[in-house]
Amino acid sequence: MVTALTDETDYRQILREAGLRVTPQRASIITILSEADDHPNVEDLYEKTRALDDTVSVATVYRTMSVLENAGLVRKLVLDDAPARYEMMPQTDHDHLVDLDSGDLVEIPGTEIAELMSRVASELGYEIVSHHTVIRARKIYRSG
Amino acid sequence: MVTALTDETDYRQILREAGLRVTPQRASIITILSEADDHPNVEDLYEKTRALDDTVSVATVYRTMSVLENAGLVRKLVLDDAPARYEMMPQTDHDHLVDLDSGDLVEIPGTEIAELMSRVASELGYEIVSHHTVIRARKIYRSG
DNA sequence: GATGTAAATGCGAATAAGTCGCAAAAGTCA
DNA sequence: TGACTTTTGCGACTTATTCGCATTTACATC
Repeated sequence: MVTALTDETDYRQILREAGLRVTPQRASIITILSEADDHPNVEDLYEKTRALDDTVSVATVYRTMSVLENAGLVRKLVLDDAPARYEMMPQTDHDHLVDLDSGDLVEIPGTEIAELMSRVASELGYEIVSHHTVIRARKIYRSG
Repeated sequence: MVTALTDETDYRQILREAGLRVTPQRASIITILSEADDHPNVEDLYEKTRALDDTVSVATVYRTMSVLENAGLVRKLVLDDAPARYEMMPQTDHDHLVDLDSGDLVEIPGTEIAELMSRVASELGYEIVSHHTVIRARKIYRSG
């Protein structure tokens, strides 16, 4: 059985394998991000992390996100007119939909989108590195 | 036969129908954007427009893009770590692929992606407003 | 456990994209 | 033409993110 990437024990290995050091700041930030069920931005992460470890700075949150993104541990979600949000690299593939009325970021389960992207890219002679899909939509039949 | 949106005669009507004024600055900017075969960002647009009309300011390019986007005349492409780029709202639906080696923005023809997005959104009870898809990829079998 | 060294950190300053306030200019409608 | 409102240019501002640098710290080696 494969241990999930977000497991306490595991991120340390992943960091080391990527040639990165395991620092308390990184540990705190990863803990906070792993426990988040929304998709926090840097400010959110900074504030929540601070509550448990007041040695982290905003700059370190930025640097850590960048470093973890490169290591494949974290996914960055670039939205249109809001600061970037982050999530631990998901076990189950999914994309995102912004609910324009509530501002919520809804996860779209399934691999269909990713599969189409790969197919379409390869038809053009490309090998996909990542794809970034955000659907902006409104709920049908709203009661509000 | 329907006249293309980018036709000289037509953008004026569209502006008026949207309750917007037809100013020389808007005309110049639209001309430049219509003739561009790449996907210029605000800086590009500003410089090229200046060459033909030195009354435009950067602020006006920003405002014009925003106004035209709302009017449905222009599509904004939000990239990951580069300024936004723009294109006239395409006649033929397409999405975009960033060639990570050259930096080129390649158009992906076809409606497949858009169709999948609508389907997926409606399965979640949403009505799509727009979708934003950018594939980041590398050419297979490069000779360079 | 001490130690050398490169990586990581905090801090505040810097950057870059985009927005805003305001007074002047100019479309549009009658 | 005049009245009225939108749009413009300008420069100042905001906001997300990055950077420089001195200090600290992880970690491999002894």
